[in-house]
Amino acid sequence: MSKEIISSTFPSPQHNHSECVDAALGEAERLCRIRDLRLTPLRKRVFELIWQSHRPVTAYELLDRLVQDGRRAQAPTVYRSLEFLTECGLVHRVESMNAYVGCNQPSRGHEVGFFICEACGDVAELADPALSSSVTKGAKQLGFTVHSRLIEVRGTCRACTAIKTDDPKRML
Amino acid sequence: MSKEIISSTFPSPQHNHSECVDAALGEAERLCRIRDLRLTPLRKRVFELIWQSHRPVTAYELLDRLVQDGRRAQAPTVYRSLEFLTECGLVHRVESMNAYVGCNQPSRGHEVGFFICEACGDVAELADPALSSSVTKGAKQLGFTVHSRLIEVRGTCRACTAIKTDDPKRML
DNA sequence: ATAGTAATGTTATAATATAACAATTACTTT
DNA sequence: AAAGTAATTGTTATATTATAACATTACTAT
Repeated sequence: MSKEIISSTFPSPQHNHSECVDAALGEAERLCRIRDLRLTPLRKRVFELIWQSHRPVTAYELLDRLVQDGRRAQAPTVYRSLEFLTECGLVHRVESMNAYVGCNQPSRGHEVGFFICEACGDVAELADPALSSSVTKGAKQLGFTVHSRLIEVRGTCRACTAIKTDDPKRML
Repeated sequence: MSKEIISSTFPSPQHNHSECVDAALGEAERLCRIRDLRLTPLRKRVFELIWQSHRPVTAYELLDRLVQDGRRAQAPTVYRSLEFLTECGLVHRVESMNAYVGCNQPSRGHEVGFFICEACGDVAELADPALSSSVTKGAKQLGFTVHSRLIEVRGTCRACTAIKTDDPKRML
């Protein structure tokens, strides 16, 4: 079995987002069951809130929403949930934004890169072995042993490019 | 002329660091002269402080040192100098550390990746066209237009690997 | 039921970063 | 040299992001 490029692609503007949420939640519950991790109501709620969009969300935005829920949450509540979720691989931290986004393929390895659309804010995740191996090659030149990689690419996604170029076929 | 891999490599533990500082300062002054940018005493001092090592330094560490110098500096002083220096390309921000490190090749483009040694904290910069093009290829799959790339790799540099493996030839 | 562990609540504070406006310095034009 | 302008720096205040420390609650296994 050859190595595979796994990409979350950008969601189309018309996609049915509740399907994303359902899939993510189902997968999270399955993973936590298998690994004997505790997806408590709080953690689950934070996870749902993160999945309300494909845009990274900050800890304090999450906190606001928890408070709107009626919880008496404080910053540590959120950060602890985020720590749990990122350690499980259910959520990724986007370093260049101090923000968090749901992971699309939590059961796979996490040699991923993020593609962040500066127009709509959505993020796509790409696990491309070629990319990883380029990093490894660079490391080899330096005699450097790689522990982890962080790749965050900024630009414009297909849909937003289409809008900017006034493609008459596209409606948003 | 073919594209070239430009790497700062990790400094050897024995290297004469004042040569690094002198080279960086000379280059900075040259660049600012050419581009008609103002490397004021404050900016120059911040630049020197950043170059006191190959480890990224935080804004508040710089602030402390400015105060030790006898200046009555405040946070905005530092952040403004950092903004100037990063915009010129004389300094890079390491996103995963909220810290700043001197650029080794400020007159070149900045499609660089950082290799951060978790043992000694030193950072090497690598401008590898293969790495950039992997990112571009990934982007193409997504229909994504790249504006900028952020690559930060964590691991262990050659010297620190040697120490850990108890290479008897190495002394630090 | 109870001891032990994990999770969450709570308070306080640390660390990182910027906004807004004042004062100073440097650069131009005369 | 003086006046006018723009750039830089000073200063105060505050926003944003994150964690430490300890109390309480909930779950787990005997």
